[in-house]
Amino acid sequence: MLARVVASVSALSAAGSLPPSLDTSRVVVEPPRDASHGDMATNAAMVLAKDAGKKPREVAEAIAERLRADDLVEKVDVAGPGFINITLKASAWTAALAAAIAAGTQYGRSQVGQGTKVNVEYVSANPTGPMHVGHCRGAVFGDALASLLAFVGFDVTREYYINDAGAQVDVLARSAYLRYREALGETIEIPEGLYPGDYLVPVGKKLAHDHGRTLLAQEEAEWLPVVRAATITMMMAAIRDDLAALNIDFDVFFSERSLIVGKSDQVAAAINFLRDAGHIYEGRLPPPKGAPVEDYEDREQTLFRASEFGDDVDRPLKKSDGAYTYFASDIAYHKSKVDRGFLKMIDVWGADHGGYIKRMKAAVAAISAGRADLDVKIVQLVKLLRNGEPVKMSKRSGDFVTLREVVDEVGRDAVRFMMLYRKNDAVLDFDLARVIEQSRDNPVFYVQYGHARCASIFRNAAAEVADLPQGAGEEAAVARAKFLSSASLDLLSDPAELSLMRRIALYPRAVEQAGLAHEPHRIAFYLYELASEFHSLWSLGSKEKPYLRFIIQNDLKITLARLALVQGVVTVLASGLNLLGVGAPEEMR
RNA sequence: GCGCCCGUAGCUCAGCUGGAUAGAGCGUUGCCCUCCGAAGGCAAAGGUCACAGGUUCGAAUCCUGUCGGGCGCGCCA
Repeated sequence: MLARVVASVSALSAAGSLPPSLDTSRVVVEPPRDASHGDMATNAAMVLAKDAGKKPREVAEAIAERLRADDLVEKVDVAGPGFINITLKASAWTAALAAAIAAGTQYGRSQVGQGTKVNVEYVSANPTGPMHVGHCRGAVFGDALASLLAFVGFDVTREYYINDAGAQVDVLARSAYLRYREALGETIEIPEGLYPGDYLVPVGKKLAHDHGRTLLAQEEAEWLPVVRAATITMMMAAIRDDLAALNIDFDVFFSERSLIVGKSDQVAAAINFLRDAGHIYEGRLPPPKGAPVEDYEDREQTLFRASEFGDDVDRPLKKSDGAYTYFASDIAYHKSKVDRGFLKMIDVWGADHGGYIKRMKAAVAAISAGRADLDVKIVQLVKLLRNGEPVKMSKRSGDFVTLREVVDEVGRDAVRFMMLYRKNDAVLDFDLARVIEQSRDNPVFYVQYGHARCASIFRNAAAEVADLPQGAGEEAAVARAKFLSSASLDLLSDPAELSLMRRIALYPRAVEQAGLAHEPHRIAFYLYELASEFHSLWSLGSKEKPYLRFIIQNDLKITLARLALVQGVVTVLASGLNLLGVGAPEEMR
């Protein structure tokens, strides 16, 4: 529709009614909030009036006149300060429904991404233990965002950064070594500062099985790399298992250690690269403000000029012992992304990393000479509740609610949907009792029920339409879509039906905007609204207006048309749920 | 002290990147079950969009300041 409005403007320019080459980039055509303002509204006249040197309403009338000639347009009104309200013919909506049914699982797919490579990095939990609930939100968010971006035409790589190089993995290795000695019969005591969790017991056993007693005789310098590598491998396997419970997988697991071992030190290379570009210097920083730092020592250090790229201060790259800072390897890591051809990167981080955004963006700008774009999505805290009461975590150190426990209790679908039913930067209350309730208060249930109810309608229709293809799965859906493609959609004329068709027609737009804004929650809300409208029509037929039932005995034509509408609903519900990674059930149990 | 995020109905939150009379759910109140799924539906009440300025045809949305809440604040990861 936007194209048509712009075309009208161009036509008017050509005809001399408007000045040539107006800037139409700010022209927006969108469905108005208030349905009484028609199906589409555009601000074109108000945006263009100034440049055109005319009154908005004058411009509006001229454009409106053009639009009235369009064959999809029922009527055009000019309202308020110069809005152009466009009411489309019912045929526009039935055409949209037919297109949705025909497209099936492809409905809503877009090419706005133009195949641009984008790297989505999420989870990246340290491989020092199993996943806990805190990781859950970022995992689901990143996964859904990646799916969404792929669906709108980006070339997406899902990536997990394994922090396997810092001091914490050495601590992990020492902890595992104790469990190894335990497995060989020693009585052990876990000192303060090591990981006490039971999850390392099987790791110790595995080490004992693989190495026998040979590691006992070795010096730490000798056994540590061996134990560390084995433990990290096992921890990552456990993490992948946990993620699999949420249906989350990655294209790339990128090891931090791989940056500094092997053929070349890529961290040094990245620093040299920045030094050559003039972004590195040796200098001093002012002491940190706020909470005093115990062993603060004013010293000369290697600094990155982050402040020249929008950060507050310059950032150190080397610790006092000469080792790289975490930030330094992060620079090298992001340089690797740029070198691998990603000019669009999205990092999903927890709320406690908020203070890190500016420096990382600064680094990416410096590393890519401004060519690459990094968007950091912060996922806020999840407050775990049960019936409104906070879930108590055990006070014993090292104990936490694991991701697996939550998924086992309420199911993958509930976890995924609820994690996405909120903006990523808002704190989320997750109530274990409420998310499995079967009621309207629970959006997961409500949306899935919508899908199940569609399936139920198809099953019930068998009595009236004997040859309607039955069954679940894509094959059945395609067969049904084909069967229903000849339905007389013009019989769908009730306001409730038109409204539902309109909602279906808006799906591609919702998907595209959610993708470009990096906001998967919009899909969740869209689905809730679609389900709500569908349930509403269903009960309308059930009660006040029996003639609106989907299945009308002895009237095949209207039944087929209604079934086609249901097919449109089920197509979009299935597509949207699939984007979110949530199941679309055939029936509720 | 500085930086980032947040402040919308009694509660939990949307608000389509600046549009028209700010929307849902819960809760409250009132209706609707002989009958295809009441695990539901319909309707009403409920708002100085924290506050004060500014930008413009037009602001919950953008800018500045104030107040309130959360997170972070050399070498931890």
